[in-house]
Order: sequence, then structure tokens, then C-alpha cells
Amino acid sequence: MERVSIRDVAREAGVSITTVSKALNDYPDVSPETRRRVSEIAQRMNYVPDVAGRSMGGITEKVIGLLLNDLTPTDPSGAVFGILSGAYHACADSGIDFVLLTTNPGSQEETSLKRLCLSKRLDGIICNGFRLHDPYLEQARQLDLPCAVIDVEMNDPRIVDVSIDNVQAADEAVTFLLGCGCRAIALINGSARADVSLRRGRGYAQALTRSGLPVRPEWTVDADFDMDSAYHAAVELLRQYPELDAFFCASDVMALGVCQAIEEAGRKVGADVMVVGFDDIPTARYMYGGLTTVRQDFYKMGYNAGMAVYRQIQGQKPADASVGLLHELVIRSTAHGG
Amino acid sequence: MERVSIRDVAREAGVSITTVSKALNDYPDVSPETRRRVSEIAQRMNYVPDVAGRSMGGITEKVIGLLLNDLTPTDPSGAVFGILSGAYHACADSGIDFVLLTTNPGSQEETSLKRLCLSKRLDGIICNGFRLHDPYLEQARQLDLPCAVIDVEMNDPRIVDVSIDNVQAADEAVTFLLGCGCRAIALINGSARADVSLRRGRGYAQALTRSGLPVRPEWTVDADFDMDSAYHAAVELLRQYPELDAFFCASDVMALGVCQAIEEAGRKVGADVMVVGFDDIPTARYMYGGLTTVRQDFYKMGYNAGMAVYRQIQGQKPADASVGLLHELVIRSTAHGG
DNA sequence: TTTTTGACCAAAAACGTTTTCGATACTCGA
DNA sequence: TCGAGTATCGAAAACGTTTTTGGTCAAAAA
Repeated sequence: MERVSIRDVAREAGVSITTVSKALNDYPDVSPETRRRVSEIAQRMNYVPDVAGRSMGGITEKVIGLLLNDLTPTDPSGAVFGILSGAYHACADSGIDFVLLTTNPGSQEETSLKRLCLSKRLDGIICNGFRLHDPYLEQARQLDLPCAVIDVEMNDPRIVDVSIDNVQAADEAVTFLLGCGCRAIALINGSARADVSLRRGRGYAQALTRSGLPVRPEWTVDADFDMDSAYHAAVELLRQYPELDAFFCASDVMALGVCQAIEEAGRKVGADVMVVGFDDIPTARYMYGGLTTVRQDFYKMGYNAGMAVYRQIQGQKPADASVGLLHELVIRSTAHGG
Repeated sequence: MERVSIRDVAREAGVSITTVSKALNDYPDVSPETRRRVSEIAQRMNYVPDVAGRSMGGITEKVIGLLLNDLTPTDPSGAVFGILSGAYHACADSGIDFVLLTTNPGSQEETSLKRLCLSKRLDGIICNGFRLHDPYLEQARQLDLPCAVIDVEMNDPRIVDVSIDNVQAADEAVTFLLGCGCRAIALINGSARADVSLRRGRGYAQALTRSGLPVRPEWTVDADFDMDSAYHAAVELLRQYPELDAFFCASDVMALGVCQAIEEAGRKVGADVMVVGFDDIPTARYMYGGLTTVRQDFYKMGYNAGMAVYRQIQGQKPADASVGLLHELVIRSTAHGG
């Protein structure tokens, strides 16, 4: 596509490039008549200032990057999409450029986070999907750049943590199951390398302990947020511990695998065995009569993360307070009282 | 974050900036010793060439933009996410930059597609979510830029169409319902402003006509791909035409609303009234005993679109042939034979 | 010994802007 | 008529690169 430069516009208008630049950038020292004529010509010629030249001239747009760890072909929970959409809109609302970046364990070895940010000219970054011990997690601490991290507790005054209170959320879910009369509750957790898994595990144990019940380690299994793994784990648990009367799952997708296992074992979900999921995915209310689950708002996560980073870019305080989001226990059929 | 320029590196290494540039860009006329020393210093100083300066110097990365019409907070079908992920990976595999863009009817009025592409320095573009009569649709034809459009038949030799054969897919679905013995089949279609809706409507009519059945316009309703609209439409249809024994829905999400309406009407999904959806969303097999549906691969859509645009950028023929993708009728419980 | 060659490096132009500063011409008051 | 002020514009530097061109020096060829 043919690009027209400021020189072309200047030639066409019979003025210098200085005047064109000033006319289009609302400088005071250009006559109304000239300004009008130049803008008209620029418009007609489809002149769009080159962003690189502009940057050389000292005018740069601010940019926030959303760094996703391992962009998968599909996003069953809708979490990544919601975060992405939220971050995008936060940038749009703030008049900031948005760019999407991805990493994987391999690329984290070859390019440092700092160099990645430098190469993309980032003014701020939002990180999602990091696992404990990912190299980038530690590098984010050394990064001299406004930064928000989703779903990992960083405990760093310079970094904004964005997440719900996962301990509390898991506690509520398990407490609810206890209130339903359940006494043998298994935990199908996400990957042990995910910070949220640790926290949900803590909430699970905390609720049991408060009720004076023992935490039986053999009733907790990591299914890596994977439906099939969750299914197989549940099959095995149900075989080995027929006394289980409830499952708390760290994602709705895993809950589906668990429900299937329960039904295949000839037991009734929501009656013989209760199931609580996590996330409240869009189709949750249509499965197994309605999945009882802990809702979290991924769009808001992304949006708040974007806004927090934006505020830091604007020079507002290093966000000593992190962004806490609210969760909500949504009670449907797979686990319900009385 | 402090940026290090090539000048800083040159000073530190005691050579000219020319030599630094050549050393890092593998020019032959720099001694191995100098090259080694310069790269070592550049690495240590965290020097990353400024992309704007680089662009001024005549080196520009190719960029493909994915233009989404109206990025919503949630993506129940996973279509947008799949396409995005596919396009992203196509770019990554081709060593091309990827940027995400969005439009809405309002912004289409104020900024032309050409200016949008110019301002983002695009070398190619993928369009998704366009409605018939969107201004950008016509502008895409005038655009002098490699371009792929998803799910709209453009009939332009310079533009790559990417989609499944929606007429054929709908025909197969309805033909299957007819094979199941259904004789009164309603169509819950997407928005009439979406090209795929027209095509699925054609396939629906085509299948009925081939079997000698009349196409009753009152049995077709546009529910705009919305679950609630589909629900209400189905409620009304079932009340007014109790003889209906099947629904063909243009999306799984709408199929869910329809199923709910059927059950609330006291009829049994998959027995009294059969339902076929569209898309095969990740949780389809878990709903109503398993949704019968037409599967399409959104990731592949995005990937193929990206690759097609990339090939055009590389100067390969204007892609007279469009990219056709395969669909697959997935038979589960909500509609099944014998 | 002189000339040629090749290896290595630097000066400078170019890219498209913005912005500072100086230049010109005009207006107005004295 | 002249000087000061004002309105309008252009020249030129600057930004960070790449790339062309030319220059220096030592080694090889004559």
C-alpha cells in the first residue's frame, strides 16, 4: 500500500514540512487558512503520520502488553479470553496501545523478560498464566516497569496482584458442602505449580479443620486443570474411597470430568455425591442440572489489571494496595442444601 | 526503564556506531574479535535495537492485524478465541508480528479501514465478525493489502475467504434430522446481518425442498446468536406450533436456550423434540446428555487465515482459491437416529 | 621496491517526524 | 517615517538506526 509522507503533503500544499506538521498538530503559529488547506489535502491524500518517524521526533504512544503464558488453541473456561478482553478495553478506555505477547517455558530461557519488554517498547505489562518457578516470575520483580500479575501472590510493593481471595473462596465452597451434610470431601485441584491451587488447597484444609475434620492427603489430587485427568482421578477415588460424598474442584471443566465419573459409578450427582466447581463458565448452568460453582469475573480481572498498570504509568503511587476482586458462590443443582 | 542506544554501546566498546550495527547484524566486514567484543558488551548492557530507529533505517518487521468486530467481554462459543489463537500462532510460525484491532459500527464511520491499516503499518489483515453492510466490508475490497475475511463470502479474487461450507453443513444437519423421522423442523438462525446465517438458511431450505417438504417462513426466526432470544423464540414456537418435532440452531449457545424451552414445555429433548446445534463448543458433550451439533474448527480458521495472508505478503499469487475448511456432524443425544 | 589486494573500520547520508529558532512581512503606535 | 510588536512560515537539528562509500593499513603480488 502506497504510503504518503509529510513531504508529499508539503509539496502538494506548497508549504514546508514544518508547516504541515504544525498544521496537523494544532500549533498556534499557522494561519487558519493554511491549516484548513493543509488538513484538507492531508485528508484527501490519506496521509497518516508514520509512527516510527513520529517516535523519532519524540512522540511515542504508551503501550501496555498482556503477556500470556502458553496461548492454547482453545480456552474452555473462557478465563484467558475474558482477561484479554478486559485488558484490551482498559487500554482502549485509557487511550493506550495494547499488544499481545506470549511465552512458554522454552522462550523464557532464551529471552529475558526485560529484553522482551524493551523490544516491544512496553510502558507497562500484565502477566497471566505464570507458574511458580517460571523464570519470568522472579524477573518481574527486578523489572523497572509498571506491572500487574494475575493470580499469583507476588508480595512486592511495586507489583499489583490481581485476583480474588482464593483461600476464602475455597473455604466458602467447602464450608457450604459441610453445611449440606457432606463429611468426606475430595479436592480435585489444579496444577501444583499454580499459585491459585496452593491457595485453594489452603482454603479447603482450613474449612475442614475448622469443622474438626481431618484433612486426608489421599483425597487431594492434582489434575492440572484438565478434564480427562479429573475424570480419571475421580474414577480412582470413587473406587478406592466409596465413602466420598462430595468433590470440590478447582475448575468447572474438571468438575465436568468428575460428574461424569460419578454417574458412571452409578451414583447421582447432587444427591449421592455433591460437586462444586470453580469459575462459573458460561454454560455451567446447563450441565448436570446446573453446576454449583464459585464465580469469578475474568473480564473484570483483565480490566482492573489494565487500569492498575495505566495508573502506575501515569505516575500514581506504586499501588501498594493490590486489586482484590470479589467471588461469589453460585448454588445450583450439583451441590445444594436440604 | 532506561534504554541503551547503539551510541552507548559504541562508546563503551570504543568503536563507531557503524561497527556496532554491523557486528550485531552479521556484516562480513568486521573482525571476529570485534564482533565478539561488541556483542558481549551489547548483551551485558541489555541493548535492544529501537524498532522505530530500525524502521527509519529501512528495516521493518512485517505485521498482520486481526480485526475483530466488537470484542465482547465473553465469548461463549469460543469462536473468537480460537480464531485469535490460530491467527497468532500462524504469525508466530511465520516470524511475523501480530496485532489485535477492534472495530464497532461507530468507529467504522470515523476512521476508514485504509487509514486504520496505515496507522498500524499493517502488511496484511484478517477480518472477523463483519456483518453485511458494515462499511469496512466494502472498503476491504478497495484495500490494496493482503486480506482474509472469515465467514463472509466476498467473491473477490484479491480477498481470501475463510470458512466452512455453511450451506452444505446446514443441509447435512437438516437432512440428518429428516433421516431421524422429523418432519416439522424449525430454524433458529443467527443474525440476518451475518452472512453465515443466510447460508445456513439456504442449506436448511435446500434440505427440506429436496425431501419435498415445504419451507414454512414462520418456522424460521433470527435469534441473533443470543441464548435468551433463542429461548424465547423457542417458547413461542412451541406454543404456537406444537407439531414441531425438531430445531436446527445456528449455534450451540442458542441450542441451549432452545433445549431449556423444550424441557419447560414438558417435552423431552432428543425424544419428543430433536435439537441440532452448531459449533461444537467444548462443553457440548456434557449438556442434555450431549448436544448433537456441527463442528467447526475455529483455531484452524484463524491459523489458515493467517497463513493465507502470509503467503500473499510473500508475494505468492493473489490466492484465487479461497480457504475452505471442513465441518463435521457430531451426533450425540439431542438428535439421533433410530 | 612498488603495486595490488583484502581486511577492517568510520564518516555520512538517509529514513519521517517534531521542535527550536530565526527570518520575513505586516500592523500599529509614535 | 520609523521602531516595536505580531503573525506566519521555513531551516535545521535531533531522534536511532541501516547502508553506502571511502579510507587506512598490512599483507601479498609484481
